[in-house]
Amino acid sequence: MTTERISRLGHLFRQERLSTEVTDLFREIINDHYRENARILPWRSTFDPYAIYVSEVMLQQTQVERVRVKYEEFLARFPDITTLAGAPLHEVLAVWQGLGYNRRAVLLKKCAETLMERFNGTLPSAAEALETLPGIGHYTARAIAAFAFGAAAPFIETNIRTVFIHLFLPDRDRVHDREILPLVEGTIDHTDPRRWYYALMDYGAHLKRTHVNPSRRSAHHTRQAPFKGSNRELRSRILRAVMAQPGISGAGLADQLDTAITAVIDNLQQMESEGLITLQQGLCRIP
DNA sequence: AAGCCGGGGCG
DNA sequence: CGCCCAGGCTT
Repeated sequence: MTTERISRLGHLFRQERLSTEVTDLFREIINDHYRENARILPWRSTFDPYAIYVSEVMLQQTQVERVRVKYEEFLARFPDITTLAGAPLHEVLAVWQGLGYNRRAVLLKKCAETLMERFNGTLPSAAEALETLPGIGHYTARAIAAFAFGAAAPFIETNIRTVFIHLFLPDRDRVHDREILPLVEGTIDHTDPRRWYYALMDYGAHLKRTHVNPSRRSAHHTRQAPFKGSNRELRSRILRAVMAQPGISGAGLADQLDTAITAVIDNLQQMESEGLITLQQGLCRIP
């Protein structure tokens, strides 16, 4: 029974830390769950580093179910690095609309350009090299290395964090990632790192559905300010308005979109402080 | 370490 | 309405 194995794992870990027995039992629990509940996802059935890279960027702070559709649409329009690097930014942003965190789209294209200029139009396989690229941080670099190139370097994201906090640190609060990372590293199933990380993440996603989100007990857990009335809502609307303009394809404005939007917001708020307009619920209304 | 970078779906 | 999401970047 799984619940019995889980309580035994917690008990053993308190006594022996990552003993061979603990590690084996842990892998058994994760792999057994995956055997029955593996999620079938489009980016899991390819080894194309570019496609996997695109999926990883889309999945940053964005739920799997919302990425499914965009992933297909994006790859159909920008099937490879060369196409993406050569595409106008406004077209990339147009396809991105609805995913959020639009900066990801800007960095995605910038990264493609960098790959053309400095990496012969291909993604490097080493995490250390991937991490130097725009929009690719510690997690994404190692995820790409694992999923596209079979590397086993340890990494943490919200699902993995959830698994280790729930199974190994059930009665702890404010758990720091530096405490989790050695546990990730010490329990990696080296027979197939790609499959192992899929299994780990699927188990974490499962825990989030069946328990009060265990990652709330992470030291890094923060809740986001409300979207309504925020600068993010303003930015979103301004971007959509700018995108709707016929002449927006000009490279000059497109490349400085973020700067332009920030300047607009700053001006709006300045105007509000001068009493020229009122900003209400994130909307600009002329009195 | 803390804040900011969207948007949608779900309880 | 509050919550969260395969994080990254800046300060």
